[in-house]
Amino acid sequence: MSCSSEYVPQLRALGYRMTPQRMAILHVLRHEGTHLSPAEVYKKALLELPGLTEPTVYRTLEFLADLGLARPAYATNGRLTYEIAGNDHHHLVCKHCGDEIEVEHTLLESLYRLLETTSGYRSIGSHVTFFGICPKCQKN
Amino acid sequence: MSCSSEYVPQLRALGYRMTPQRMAILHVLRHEGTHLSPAEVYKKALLELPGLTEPTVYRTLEFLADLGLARPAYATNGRLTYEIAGNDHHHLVCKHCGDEIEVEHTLLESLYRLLETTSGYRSIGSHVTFFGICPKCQKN
DNA sequence: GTAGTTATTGTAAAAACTTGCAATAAGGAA
DNA sequence: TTCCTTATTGCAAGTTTTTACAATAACTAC
Repeated sequence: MSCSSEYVPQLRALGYRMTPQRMAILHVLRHEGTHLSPAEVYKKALLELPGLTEPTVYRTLEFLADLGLARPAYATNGRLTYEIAGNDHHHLVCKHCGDEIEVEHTLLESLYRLLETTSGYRSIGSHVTFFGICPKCQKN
Repeated sequence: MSCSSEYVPQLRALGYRMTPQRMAILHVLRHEGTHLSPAEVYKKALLELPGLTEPTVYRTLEFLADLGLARPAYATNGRLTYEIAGNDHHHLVCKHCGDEIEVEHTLLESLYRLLETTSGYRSIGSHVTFFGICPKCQKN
């Protein structure tokens, strides 16, 4: 239960509070690792914290994403999913079968630099999902 | 009204049909140019074609996107929007004020090549939205 | 500890989006 | 033209996501 308390100082420093709801949701994200839909997070977190509601899950996931603790990503069906922020990577999803692989962030870094210098924008770097056809589907 | 009939052959060739609904929606997309939410498309297309329904708008937008005639893009609020497919470009959206600029596709091409060779995936290239902080917001 | 401030939650309802299925109508063939 | 096939639509209901606001509880200061 207290395994996510390491986030407390980070929240406090920004004027936010740690709550059982945030603990439970962070715990689910950390435990699962992969992309989770809000509904999946809700279902799993509800087991740890009966009484938790869906609006709280949606708000908390967005909150965690704003803080950079969770990373949002769009699934093949266009729906938003989340995963715990860890090693910085992106995704490449197969348009046919939905299989996905991770894309190292370093591959994108020079592109971001280029965009920054040509556009004047700063802090470019949010999570990006690419779509393509995976090797398996290329044979079918 | 017939200004979108140029799409007819392309639909036919794939076994699809041109309908007044698709005409109206294509017309709205072409006339507006910028990103439109499904609700906005519905409101505008309804004026051209009374009786049009929302499910049809959602289905048609997805259909046009699948065919490459419309390009989906995620707005700052995470909601899906569409624009008519024309010159191939991407978007860079300011996380603060929502302002956006276009990013030439050519900037991404070498990245796509790299992804293809390292991942084995093919046909990488769907539309990507980047987020950053625009020059104006950097001063505030 | 107790009290005060206010971030956060739950509730209830609305808005946005999706789905199944029967009815319609687009396009091909006679 | 008329008939036939089936892609596409509208309807109705469902699911997902968001919002407003009053109640709660996390943290601070005393």
